[in-house]
Amino acid sequence: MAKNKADLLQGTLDMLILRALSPGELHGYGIIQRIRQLSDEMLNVEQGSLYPALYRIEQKGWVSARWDVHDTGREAKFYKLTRSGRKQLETEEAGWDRLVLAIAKVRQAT
Amino acid sequence: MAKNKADLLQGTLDMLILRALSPGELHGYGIIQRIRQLSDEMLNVEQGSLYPALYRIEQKGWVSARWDVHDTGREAKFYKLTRSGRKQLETEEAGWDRLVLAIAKVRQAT
DNA sequence: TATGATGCCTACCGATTCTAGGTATCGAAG
DNA sequence: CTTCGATACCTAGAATCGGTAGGCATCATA
Repeated sequence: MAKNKADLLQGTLDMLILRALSPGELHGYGIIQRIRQLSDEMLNVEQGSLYPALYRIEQKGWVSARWDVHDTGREAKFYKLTRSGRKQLETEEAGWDRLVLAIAKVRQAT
Repeated sequence: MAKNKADLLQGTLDMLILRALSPGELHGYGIIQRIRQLSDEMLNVEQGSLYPALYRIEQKGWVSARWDVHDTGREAKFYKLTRSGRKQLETEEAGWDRLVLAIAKVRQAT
């Protein structure tokens, strides 16, 4: 189960997607590429994880989507952070930081 | 979903249990207390999460269990890390560190 | 023309944590 | 002495979520 490319822990995907969208809009496939690239190939989000997650996230109002044609002339669905999505990102990252800290405490204490 | 006492992310519980047992044996209820205490009350493992997890972990050979009476005169089931459990702990913590690093990279890059 | 990369999607599976219950013992407070 | 909270164990079922494995279409390139 522990491969080179680590499986994500459940609960981190939304945060990563929102973070990937934080500098500007991107289409689905591009989100995968950006996360992989920024993490030095350590994080690999599967398409089968991404698209359902994007759907969930859109339902919650954290991103808005629109179809558009990009540079290459191909159609793609572009996602953009909403205001509430930006807030959600903050919340999730704060929670992540708390968890990382808490686990560090447990480790250093023992 | 994001409360004060953070819900654990899936995949972290085994690691925490193994870590809690790393200094020496403990019974189930004590594991919960130790994790809560060492994390400054940030991590609260539910009984309904712990006991099934302990069962799984024992099946995998990472801990061994025995019933015993402790100081207070009460019976309890004491768990101890096995050699393979200690190795598993290392593996899981290494994976955790990789994930934390990877997510940090994504965050700092954007 | 065939193949791989890009781009979207869905159905189902597996793993794991939580909620919500149940049982029993013990000490302390009323 | 009774009640209540803490200690101590357990299970069943719900819910969540990421992955696997498939499908489809387009485009550039070999």
